[in-house]
Amino acid sequence: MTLKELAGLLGLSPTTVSRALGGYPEVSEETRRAVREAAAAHGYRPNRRAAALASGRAMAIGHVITTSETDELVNPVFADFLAGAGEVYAAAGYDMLMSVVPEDREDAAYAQMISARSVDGVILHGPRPGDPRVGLLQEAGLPFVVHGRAPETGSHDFVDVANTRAFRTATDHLLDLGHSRIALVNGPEAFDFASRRRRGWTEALEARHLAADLVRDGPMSEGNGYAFARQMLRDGATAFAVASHLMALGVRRAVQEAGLTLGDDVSVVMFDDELSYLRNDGDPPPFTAIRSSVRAAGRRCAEVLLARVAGPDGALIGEVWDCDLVLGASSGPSRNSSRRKTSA
Amino acid sequence: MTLKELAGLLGLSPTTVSRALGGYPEVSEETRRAVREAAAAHGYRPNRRAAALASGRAMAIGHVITTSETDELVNPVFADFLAGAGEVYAAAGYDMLMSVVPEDREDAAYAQMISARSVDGVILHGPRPGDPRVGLLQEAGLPFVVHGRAPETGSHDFVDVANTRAFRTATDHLLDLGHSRIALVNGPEAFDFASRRRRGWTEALEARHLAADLVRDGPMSEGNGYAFARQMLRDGATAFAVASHLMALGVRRAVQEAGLTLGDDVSVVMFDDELSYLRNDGDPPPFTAIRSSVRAAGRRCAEVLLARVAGPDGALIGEVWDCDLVLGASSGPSRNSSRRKTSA
DNA sequence: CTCCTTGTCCGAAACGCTTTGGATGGGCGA
DNA sequence: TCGCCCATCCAAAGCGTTTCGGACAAGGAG
Repeated sequence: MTLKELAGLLGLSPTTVSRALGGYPEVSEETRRAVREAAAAHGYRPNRRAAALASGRAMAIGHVITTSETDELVNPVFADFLAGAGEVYAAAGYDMLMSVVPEDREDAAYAQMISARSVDGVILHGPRPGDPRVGLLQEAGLPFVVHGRAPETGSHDFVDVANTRAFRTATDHLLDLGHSRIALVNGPEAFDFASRRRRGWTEALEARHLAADLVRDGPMSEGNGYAFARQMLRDGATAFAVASHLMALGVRRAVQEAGLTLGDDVSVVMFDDELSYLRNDGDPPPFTAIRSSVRAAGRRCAEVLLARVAGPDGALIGEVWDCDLVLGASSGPSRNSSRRKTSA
Repeated sequence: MTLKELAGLLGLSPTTVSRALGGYPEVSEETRRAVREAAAAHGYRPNRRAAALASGRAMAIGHVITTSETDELVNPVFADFLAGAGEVYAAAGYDMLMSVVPEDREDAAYAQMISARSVDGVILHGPRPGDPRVGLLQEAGLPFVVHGRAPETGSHDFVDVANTRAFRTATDHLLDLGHSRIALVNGPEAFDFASRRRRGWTEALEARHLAADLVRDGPMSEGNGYAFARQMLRDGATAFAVASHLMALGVRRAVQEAGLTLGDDVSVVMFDDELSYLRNDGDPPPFTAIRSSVRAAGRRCAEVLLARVAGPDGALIGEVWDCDLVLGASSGPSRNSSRRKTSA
């Protein structure tokens, strides 16, 4: 069933039918109703490919996700991010076009999306310093929003979480509990977000004239959480600021294996991406956490992008989202502090 | 830069240029080379929207993924599955169109994809008994492949893992180690794969005239793994067959909290979806596991679907993939068996 | 030398929609 | 009554490809 056929059935021109369905004003309400009914009755749905070609709008947003053998970090975040963005697209009638490529062909994937004109806009994940993709997109004039931040952010829209402040808060919380040997179990510091987290942790420690020396970073796996914590416990750590839920599970294992009790002998605060499959619920939740919703970030990125697609000349949007500290069972007053404070 | 412009530049007709680029035989090698060079020089890329409209092929495959608040199972599997499928699409020049919708609008999303003709084929996840989506797709004549199995499989292509056999193998392994109180920590049994896993576990136990009574099922979270195992340890379980890595982490925590040693006092075999961010490596790996690659499943589904898109009338493909048992540190000879065997 | 292939290439018609630029007729003010 | 405006509708021209049906010359068979 095509638009032309439907028009024939109704004794109208394709023009009028198209306008009636598209919500344009130059159609009488009566006609519009008749058209809508006929369309529903015959199960007519506009062919998006044709509409895209004629209108110049693809009604689709592109996402490039990379599959890397070594980097265990990206995947889990993507699922929830895409879920959030997808909700927004669906509500606005947009499709989501994904390009899944190995890391080394990422830039080519963006180039392809741009020149094939198969999307109206793009979301760019995890920008690197001096990212070539940004240049590509700006040259092509294709709207885009960056999820995360590169050092030179300023020429484009972006949405990010306040990583520095989050880890400042987490570390301050542990300091307030009386801890002084606070370790940082971090994600790979080549990533912007990880370096910001380290900065927050460092700031908090230095503000109290403590050394920021207990730190390890690497792919955010349970195994790394375990391995890092195990070593750091030997080095005298009594508290941990941890970059992800998965790593926190590893830290907990190390703590338990050492015969210590979480929230009593050792405190842990983790950054919680609130991945839906790794939820950290309960009352109190098992882990004290800095909560950030990747899903909400996905939603917000999509909203900003769609606004940019609708009106490319609006003011630049750069949002940095704060996160809340949610107290859980994994953090408590330092043992050392109560003992030593009296003796010191 | 359009095809027509490029043709003008070369002094050729659009027809010839299109054919030269498309690899059709009725173009001389000399012309073809000239066209290719000019296209590269001017950075020409065909407009996919126009090509799709003219050729009737969208060069895109649709995936519907659901975002459910309660179901914690689907998400993590999707990420890796999509990565696998995406590789295949990219290699074949196909795009991946995703529709992310709440569970209750899933069927509508399929209907939309079908009637908007924006894709050449669809992958259908986790079919339910008497799934309406199957009917929709068959009526519309849109090629599709099912990932997983519904009870009435037989009228369409599908790719699945041998869940029953996997858990039969896992349970047999534990039995061979001398365990007799073997618990099953399962995913929600409303899902086909979970009910098949239970069947495998049951078969193994009944073959040795043991009661298949130690079983709990629910969303595959770490918390559930912990809660289930904690209870089952009290009920006398000395070994566990576990439905996912995440649940296995929970089981391990329960075991450690009970002051027991994994692989010594208690044995665990888990089903490992090999999600890239939850990798289970090491030598020996920490967990004995039945290994199945979701990524490979994604790849295979995509291959089968593309074949079906190319030739809709080929023989039906139904593949059930076997999984290997990979020995790790979490399983070992039963203590009870060595003690009791001599006394019994 | 004619006729039929074969190898290359071209013109023009789709594909199904959007959109521009009228056309038509009724209602209004003067 | 005339002229103008507005509401409503339509015809036709694209959008950038693919593809069907030739056209034309060169070469081989008869």
